[in-house]
Amino acid sequence: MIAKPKGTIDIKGNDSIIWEYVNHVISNMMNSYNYEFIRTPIFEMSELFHRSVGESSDIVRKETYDFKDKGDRLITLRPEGTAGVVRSYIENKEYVLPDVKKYYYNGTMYRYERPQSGRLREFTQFGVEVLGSNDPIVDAEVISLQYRILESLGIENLQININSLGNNESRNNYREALVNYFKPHINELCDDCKERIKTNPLRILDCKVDADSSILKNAPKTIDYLNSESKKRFEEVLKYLDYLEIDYEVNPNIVRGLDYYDHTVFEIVSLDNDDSKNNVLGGGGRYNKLIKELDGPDSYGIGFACGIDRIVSLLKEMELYKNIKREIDVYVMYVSEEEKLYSLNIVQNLRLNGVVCETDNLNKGLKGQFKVADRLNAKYLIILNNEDLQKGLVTVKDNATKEEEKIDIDEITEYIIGSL
RNA sequence: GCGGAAUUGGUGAAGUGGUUAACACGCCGGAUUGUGGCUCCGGUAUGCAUGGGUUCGAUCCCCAUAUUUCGCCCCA
Repeated sequence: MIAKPKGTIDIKGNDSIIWEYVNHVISNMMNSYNYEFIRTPIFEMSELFHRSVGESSDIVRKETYDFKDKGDRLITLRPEGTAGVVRSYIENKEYVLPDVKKYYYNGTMYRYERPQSGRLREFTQFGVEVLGSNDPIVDAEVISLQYRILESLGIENLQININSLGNNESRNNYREALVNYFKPHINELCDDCKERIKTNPLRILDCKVDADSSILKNAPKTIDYLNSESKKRFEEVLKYLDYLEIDYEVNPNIVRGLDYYDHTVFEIVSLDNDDSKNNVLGGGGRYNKLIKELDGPDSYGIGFACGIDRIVSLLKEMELYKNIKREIDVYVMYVSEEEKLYSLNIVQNLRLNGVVCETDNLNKGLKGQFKVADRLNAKYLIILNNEDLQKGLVTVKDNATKEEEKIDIDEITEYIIGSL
């Protein structure tokens, strides 16, 4: 037997109902906010991710699915959504138009990781990228959109953790200050932090081991290293969020792992989730440098991404979603060949009128068909028998009350629609 | 990349170094001649993740591998 590859899942049964619902909510909300669906390739040239996500990030260092195709091209399965969207924006020269481009995506991502709770090798993210504007109103819209989608799925106690890294200069100054600050104390920090000071010093700030140490608590804060313009910009973002009535907390330790971020960075967490490690449902930030770095014009971008797998597993724990079941409206039962022909017609008619309908596909006896109908959670049963059919009648049974009624065969679709 | 735990039918699982691997649910068939769900009867793993080893004998002990799961790193 061939099993599925490590770190992958089959989404089926009741789970797939929740997935379909989540996708439905996402696309509706995206539509209201006027975001255009974009579908970029699942694989891209490897160089794209090396240049965008950054060599220092673990995503590129050890987590990408890389391979050479038959034409000797270095290909990588996408580990995140932003790079592909930005690539497309540049490649298609969307920036020549004076408009802001607002994209949303929803698709599978691939990271070669050790699977564990809330973490898969193939997982699904949805997210947005807004390209071509640096106005803080866009930051606020992106953050609030993420918040409102999760909220409308019924997730409660959401909180945005937000921070600003400032522009390139602020970010570099801060990075330098951090390194200078930590260097004399490095032996007091954990082994991972000793490594981080070389690769990504900002990450020391959210180290779990040293979280309570006074060294970390007294570390320089990003906010203090913002130049006045960056600071003003950040304050505007916060002001707009206030007007949108979005709960946020300014958290100077939010740094995000991807190299391309500047200015606004944020994460969204569900405070209800017991599993504090996986309570980060999504995150994002502004990436004004990235477009130029990928050979585009000097432009602006901001986006967020959310993990649908994590959202669905959170939803599954909620009362609201616990009793979700796949069910059908009508099950049509027959035994003889002649009845079968009638069934064919009745079923098709119901289906074309939007009634979720099933009939016997296994040539079972009547008893077996009752069992199948129950397993499918059918609301109504239509039972065909030759005697009634000759009089133009069919039996309809309400499977909840067990009441039966004989209905004219020409009015059956109408009758069912009226009863549902 | 590093560390811990686990792996027995469709499902939940019990179990033992020695002939037929409990029990329950589910499923299939029958009692019930074309209106079921209750009840009763019968059937449902030629095999205990895979490959080696120890042993007269291994599902059970040992090793390796795979997968699952929980952590670290990192991230959604």
